[in-house]
Amino acid sequence: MLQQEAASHSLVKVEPPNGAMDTSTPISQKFVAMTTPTTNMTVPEPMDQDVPVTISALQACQVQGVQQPVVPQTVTSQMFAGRAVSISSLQNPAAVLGLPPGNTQPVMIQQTSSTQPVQRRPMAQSIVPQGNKVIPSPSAPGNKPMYFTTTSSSNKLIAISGNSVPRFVQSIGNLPRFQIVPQPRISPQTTLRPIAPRMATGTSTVVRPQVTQIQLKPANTPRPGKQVLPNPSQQATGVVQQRVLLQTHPGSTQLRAIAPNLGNLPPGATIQLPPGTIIRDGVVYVPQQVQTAGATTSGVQLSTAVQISQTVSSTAEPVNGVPDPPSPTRQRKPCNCTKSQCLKLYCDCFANGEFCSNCNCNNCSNNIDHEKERSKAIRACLGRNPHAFHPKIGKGTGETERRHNKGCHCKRSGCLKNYCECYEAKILCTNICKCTGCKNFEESPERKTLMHLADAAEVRVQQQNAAKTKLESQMEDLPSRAPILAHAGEKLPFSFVTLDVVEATCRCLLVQASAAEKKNTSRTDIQKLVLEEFGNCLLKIIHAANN
DNA sequence: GAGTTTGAAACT
DNA sequence: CAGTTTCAAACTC
Repeated sequence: MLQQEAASHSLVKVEPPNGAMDTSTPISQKFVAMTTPTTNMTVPEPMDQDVPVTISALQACQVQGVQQPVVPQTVTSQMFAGRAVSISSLQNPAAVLGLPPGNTQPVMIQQTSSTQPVQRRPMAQSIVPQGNKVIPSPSAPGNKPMYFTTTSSSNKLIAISGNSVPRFVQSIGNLPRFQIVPQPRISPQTTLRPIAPRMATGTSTVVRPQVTQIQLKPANTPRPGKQVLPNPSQQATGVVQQRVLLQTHPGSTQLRAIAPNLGNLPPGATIQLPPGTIIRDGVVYVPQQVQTAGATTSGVQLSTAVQISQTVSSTAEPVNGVPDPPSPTRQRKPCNCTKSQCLKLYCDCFANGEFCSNCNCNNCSNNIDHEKERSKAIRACLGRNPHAFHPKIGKGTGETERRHNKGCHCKRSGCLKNYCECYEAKILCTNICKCTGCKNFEESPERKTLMHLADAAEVRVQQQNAAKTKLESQMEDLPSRAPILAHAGEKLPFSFVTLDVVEATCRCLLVQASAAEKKNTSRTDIQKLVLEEFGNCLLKIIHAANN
């Protein structure tokens, strides 16, 4: 599994935000950058110990406008290109790695903490196929292509000469800045084989846990969105679906899609994942680009999931790898969980198979930083209820298009408040429901009244919005308008009551008042005179306007 | 915004 | 499976 990560991604080590590093990874494993392929690749069988290092504490991060699926990580400092580079956040690791501008491939970051000197030594040839081609950036000395890899034993970056001939081992500190290019040796097949939860020995192991989450677009993904879409209206709003859950059964070869509705995958199915896919702790991350290309499977349409996602997110697909700005139609409802750590089905995000994002929750573990707990929680939920992540609203039989799969159990709400899951989903209660005093049936007068009220309210809102839009439009047009004639052909006031006219009118009124004051005219008479003068002014203005 | 009500989920 | 508790959302004031 980790080989896949190493083989398919640029890697640099990162310290998780909470500081909980995976201690299984040697700290001197400094590095680093591995191939981000442009072609599919085959996940190799486990090889000898000189395969790419075990990478831990991997965190997806953002590269030049690529949507970041997790919170920004904090990297302490790392030795790079012979100097210490302090990075407070990884907003732009591409700059550090020398990735070409506009790169949209995912980059994984690993923390580097060791500065121990590196000895040059010959490298075993067997490592080469696992190596990753690196060429120095134009500014770097020696523009020869280089291959590099790391080993689990030495924990050092190993650089190889350009023609793949192993040559020496080099510390990252001695490497020039480099850019990452595809590893041409990697063949275009990645397979998922369902296996028992515990790592099988000597086999290709891709899906280790029982539950595997396919996240469809971390590479240049938009924000996480709805995963389970129980009704078409939600799809119509452009809600984004990103992940599906796949389940493997111990001792079985069945790989089953749990959510959303992918149906059962045939036993023994192998799933071809697209290039750029990584798998970590049972989570499979598929880059966004793949969706447009349409991943295929050997015998199984994992691409179904991809296509589903694409269909759903079609209104909000990022362009050129740049994430879209937040869209109101795509924003899911943030949760407010306080006690569940967002790892129970109380949490809507978790229940929908989503990571929490922009939520108001406390002590949240529903994120990539707590993937182990999260996976455990998912398994626990599935243990209690194998259908826990199935959509609650399914397709009904006959004339009922949709219905609640489990039915509600309301007692006090009459199933006419949003407490009721049926009512909330805008569907009628069915005979599956065990509700008391249900009023959510076709002929219910209470329901009809409520519907009418709701319709009326909706119409009012629409009318208000339309009026508001129209007014705003008129206001925008107002300053730029030339004198406009009304229907009858006369000029409209704003075309002739100019600032000059107003000033002149005021001056006339002041003169009139001042003259009256000098004559010791009473206050009341002054007001009359001013009003008369104002009338005269208006007549003059009207007269002028009509000429 | 605080407090109450509600029903699903979790637990026993 | 039934009863109870926990939880977060919906709702009310």
